[in-house]
Amino acid sequence: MNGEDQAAVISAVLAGSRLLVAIAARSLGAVGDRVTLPQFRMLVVLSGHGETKLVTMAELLDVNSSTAMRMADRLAAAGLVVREVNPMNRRESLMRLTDEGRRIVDQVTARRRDEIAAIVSRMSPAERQALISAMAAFNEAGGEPAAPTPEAGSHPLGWPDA
Amino acid sequence: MNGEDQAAVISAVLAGSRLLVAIAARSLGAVGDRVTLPQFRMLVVLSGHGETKLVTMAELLDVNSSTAMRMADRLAAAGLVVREVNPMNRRESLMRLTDEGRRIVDQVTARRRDEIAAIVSRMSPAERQALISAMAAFNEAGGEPAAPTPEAGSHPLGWPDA
DNA sequence: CCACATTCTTGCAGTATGCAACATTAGTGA
DNA sequence: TCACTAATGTTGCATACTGCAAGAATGTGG
Repeated sequence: MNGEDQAAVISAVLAGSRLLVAIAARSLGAVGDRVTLPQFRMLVVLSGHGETKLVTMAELLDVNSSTAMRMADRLAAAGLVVREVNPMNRRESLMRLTDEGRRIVDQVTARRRDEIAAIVSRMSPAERQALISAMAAFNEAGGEPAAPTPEAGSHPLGWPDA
Repeated sequence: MNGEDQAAVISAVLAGSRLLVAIAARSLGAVGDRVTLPQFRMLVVLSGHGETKLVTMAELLDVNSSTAMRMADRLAAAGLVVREVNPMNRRESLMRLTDEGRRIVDQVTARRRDEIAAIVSRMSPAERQALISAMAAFNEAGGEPAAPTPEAGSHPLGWPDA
């Protein structure tokens, strides 16, 4: 492999990484007063996963169950999620988004897509086409699924791109 | 603009964003026992910025000065940074990396570059070349500088890509 | 019924975060 | 020189995130 190509591509990817992370951080700013980043991640999981029990949520977020527990408590107190015992298994308590919680997820997701759209709209059609191919190849090489319709919450880890 | 292209490129970029964030998170795992993510961000800033006073650090990290204050305290207690009053201005106290602190930054940076390198090495030379161009165009359109040598800590916000 | 696993919950400790108040130091103008 | 203002660091207070460990409630298999 060409060493200069290697260095150039790593630099380019690192720079892109910084840009994307900054976008993700900004996109949360709109609701930053109402939810924290960890809380938003939980909302995203619920958005894509439907009713979820605590242990599953903790695994999806990669946090301790006690952490997920208290986050759920706070979101419930804020009226963004509701929790109720599973009638099928009284050990479990399922949580799901309220309308208000879903509104927040939609709001942030729309904002991030808008930001990305604004950037790619400043690229030429040829550049856009090249970006699709290049990112697809990169994602493929990175082991991520092609993600046919990567809507919010579809990621197994529940990362809201932040 | 072609609407399908638009949707495709946004999807591709979102997927790439998730992959890059996951890489950044993994790259910190190696030292996760010694420093937290916020602490690592502070180390990265010091790595690229040299001696830094508290208020400047708080601005670079986009946190309150009291938050930066206590983080600096903990890093100093851990032996990763040192703090001393600025002889030129006794109001200010400058902090800088110790050798141990710099070692941690280098370790994480190397790990992340290795992970990216591993991915791009699975791409064909043509794909690599296309990725360089496409990411450069994306970064350009996103307003980020071309970053001739984007080493750790060069980012003004001090984001360690996470 | 008993032993075991699963699930949720709570206690404890440490870290991150912001706001507000305060002390110290520097600069500035009368 | 003296007062006023600004910059800087520091601390108190409150809240949120985090993991570990222990316990309670529930289900499962024998």
